[in-house]
Amino acid sequence: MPKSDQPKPKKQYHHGNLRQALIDAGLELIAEGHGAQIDLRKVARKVGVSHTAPYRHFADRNELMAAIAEEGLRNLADKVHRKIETVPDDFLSKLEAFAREYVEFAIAHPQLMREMFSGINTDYDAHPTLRQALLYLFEPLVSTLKQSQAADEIAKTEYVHLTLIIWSMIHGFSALVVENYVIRKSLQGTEAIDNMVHLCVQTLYHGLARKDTL
Amino acid sequence: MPKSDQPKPKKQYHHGNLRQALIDAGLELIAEGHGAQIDLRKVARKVGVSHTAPYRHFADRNELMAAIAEEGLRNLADKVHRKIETVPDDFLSKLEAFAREYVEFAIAHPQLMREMFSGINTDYDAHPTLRQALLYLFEPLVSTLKQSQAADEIAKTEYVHLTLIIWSMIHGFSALVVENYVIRKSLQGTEAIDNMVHLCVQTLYHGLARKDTL
DNA sequence: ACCTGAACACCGTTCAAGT
DNA sequence: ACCTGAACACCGTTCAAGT
Repeated sequence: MPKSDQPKPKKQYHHGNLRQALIDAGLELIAEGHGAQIDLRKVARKVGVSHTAPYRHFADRNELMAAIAEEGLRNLADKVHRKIETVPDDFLSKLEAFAREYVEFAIAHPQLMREMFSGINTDYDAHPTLRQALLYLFEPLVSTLKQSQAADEIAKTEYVHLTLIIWSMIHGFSALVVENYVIRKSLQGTEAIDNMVHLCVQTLYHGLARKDTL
Repeated sequence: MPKSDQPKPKKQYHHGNLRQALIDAGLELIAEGHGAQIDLRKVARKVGVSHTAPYRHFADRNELMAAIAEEGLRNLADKVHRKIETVPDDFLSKLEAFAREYVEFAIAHPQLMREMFSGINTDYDAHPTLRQALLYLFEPLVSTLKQSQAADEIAKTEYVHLTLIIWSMIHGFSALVVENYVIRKSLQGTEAIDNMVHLCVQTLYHGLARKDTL
């Protein structure tokens, strides 16, 4: 980071929108894997402001983390949306696409994934846009679920419950790969991972495929 | 923890086995929910030693956390073992028992669960007993899996993979209930949770029930 | 051998003060 | 209105020294 080599005479940060700059810097720090934990002072340093400046834009560290998590969630959702539009319009294809994109994102951004779903401290009620980002992520899955139910392809169980079942499986697999050393090591290589994702999807598909209710 | 051949039963902490005392204190602090994050100095304070004393027994904070996680894992495994022995000897009953105990433990000890499976920093190779505790947890499930495979009840897929599929679903559901505000709030009450666990188990059961391979 | 106390380099957060 | 700098109460970790 050469400080004297500024591409443009970018105006002093003292003016630009520091809020977004802090979020971006946080995402970059997480991506660089620089340390497991992100801290306010490091983010501020990266942006080039004093370590107290963030307090003008975020009530505390948690608020900044929530904003970063939301941005991450949106990135994942965009990725899912982009992919799911390109696959054939049947439940299995959509489900598999959702699963693959989710797992791929988790593996590519383990630390971010952690932050996104370590929401013990995050009150979604206080962050309506965060909740909205979550709905946006599941929108394509919910849509294919309803379609398949109408076609008598899968169980008539409440779609919210079905979504949670699917999310549990995919999220659980992602979490174990990312968090658990044993699993992470035993599944070295994308081919082993792809195979497991396929097995999870097959289990979900056959487990949910019925004309009655679960 | 009965020590049959311990010469001196109880002395001041300055002599007793500080290692175990620190682990116990850590578990208590986590249980009390006193703050999300556990810290070394607080644990030492609770035991009544200086904040540098732990360094005689653990290389660093991570080592203490790993020891606490291991104890937690063993508690969960014991709970699972006790329960699973009391249910009928068929795959579905065993699977449901495993799932219920796992989820129940997660909800009862969210913070501990987090610590147990936030192993990004934990090198299982350096902690053989931790790995062993994990195998112990899955032993009853693996055993019923193999039995059911022999009886042509479920898919002939490698049992390690089947275990991971099941673990993913149950762990994922637990994680979402514990970590995600939206899910946590939407599943208030044990009856809603029980219902979801049942749906997850049904999906797994029907998804895995086949005579060939997945 | 096990433990303590001072010391160091960090954090998150607050507050008075600058521009 | 937005930002800075000093200040405070904390951590994790190291090290010389005590018992």
